[in-house]
Amino acid sequence: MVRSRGRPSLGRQRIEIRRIDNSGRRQVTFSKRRNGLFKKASELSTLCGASVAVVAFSSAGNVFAFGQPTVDAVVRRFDPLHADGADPAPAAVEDGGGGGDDVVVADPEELDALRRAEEQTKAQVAAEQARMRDVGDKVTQAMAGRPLWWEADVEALGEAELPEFVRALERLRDRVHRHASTLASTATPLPPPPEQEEEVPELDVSDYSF
Amino acid sequence: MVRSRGRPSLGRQRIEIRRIDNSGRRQVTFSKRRNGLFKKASELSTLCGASVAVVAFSSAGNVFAFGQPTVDAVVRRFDPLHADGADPAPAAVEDGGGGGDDVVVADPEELDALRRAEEQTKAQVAAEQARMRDVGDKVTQAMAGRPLWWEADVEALGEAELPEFVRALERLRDRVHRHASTLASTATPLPPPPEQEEEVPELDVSDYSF
DNA sequence: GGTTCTATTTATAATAA
DNA sequence: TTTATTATAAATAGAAC
Repeated sequence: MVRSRGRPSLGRQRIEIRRIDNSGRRQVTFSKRRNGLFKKASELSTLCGASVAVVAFSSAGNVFAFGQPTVDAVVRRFDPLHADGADPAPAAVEDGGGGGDDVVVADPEELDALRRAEEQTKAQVAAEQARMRDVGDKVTQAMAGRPLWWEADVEALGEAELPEFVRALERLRDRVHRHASTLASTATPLPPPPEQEEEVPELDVSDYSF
Repeated sequence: MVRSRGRPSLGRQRIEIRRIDNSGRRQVTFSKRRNGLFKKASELSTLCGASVAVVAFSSAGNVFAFGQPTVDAVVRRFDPLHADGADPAPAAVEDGGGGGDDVVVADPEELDALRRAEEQTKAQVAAEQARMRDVGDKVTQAMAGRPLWWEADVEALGEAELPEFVRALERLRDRVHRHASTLASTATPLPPPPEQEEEVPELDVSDYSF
């Protein structure tokens, strides 16, 4: 009925991961992706026998949640994560993706047990650090041999460090360009046979402008 | 080698959504899907300006979490009473279907102090171990006295590594953006008026588009 | 515990109800 | 605010490091 004759739809279009301005589209997307997220969580739980909890507040303020076995059970198990303030954890670290996650919950009851557990963990850390210190320059050596040593833990950076980090990246970007130029002018055979136009750069300096 | 010449891979195969028996495959799947889940949560948050928290315990007992702005903030908002530690009225919610409303199911028999203490202690240990793993070399590296760990030695990279390095940088750039967003949205101390739709970040993400 | 590489299976952006 | 339709963009099962 009146499909004009062209394709009935352009199909899924690629979108940038940034706040959707259009209120209507944003709402529809939230509804769809929320269901998708819950489905994924459910599958992860079933497939891997994991306990998973997901809680989401829409910008409108509505709550939606999924939990296996229940949101509360999972949250409760996670909550005691951080002890008091007597001895603050080394640093709030990241694990997921873009979001941060650090908690500060006090519970006078189990302070002793927690403190003991923490002591144990800290001792472990200290020992590890001491060991690394002893290794000395070997550390640098090992780092250089690491496959992806440049995968920085961005989330560990705070607001104060981010700007500096960005500037460092810019310098890095420039050096990459220069180095790419050098390699390009030197000319060398190409090992991997490209098949698609998707990625697989061929050492063209223009390919390194990110 | 022995690629015979046929397809290098059968590609993704359809699987049933039920516990994966093979321990190895289950672990790999957990790792992959956990990352996928966090990514989805991050995107939902960014695209729709939603607050999302995801907590997952692997069958091995390791914890993994993602939160926007933080797991704790979302959880607290989800279950305010729990934060006070005053009255237990936990909610096992499961919405996302029809109504588009919120549900609350109470569980009267769940405040066993002793048992909770044990749970907490175990979770504490598990969480610390997970954290240790995540921070990994980053910590020891920092302790080894390396202020500018991100100053990569580009010249050390060869033609074969450069493309990979560039892709890594692109991923890094994206993470920086997401982190900047996180910091921006986290800039607010505490939201007194829990009703709004527009945000007013003090940290402009556009400052980090290099 | 994680990552890389393909070939497929899924999730969805656009639209219209 | 959730759902049905398409045509594509993404996620990921398997296998191997």
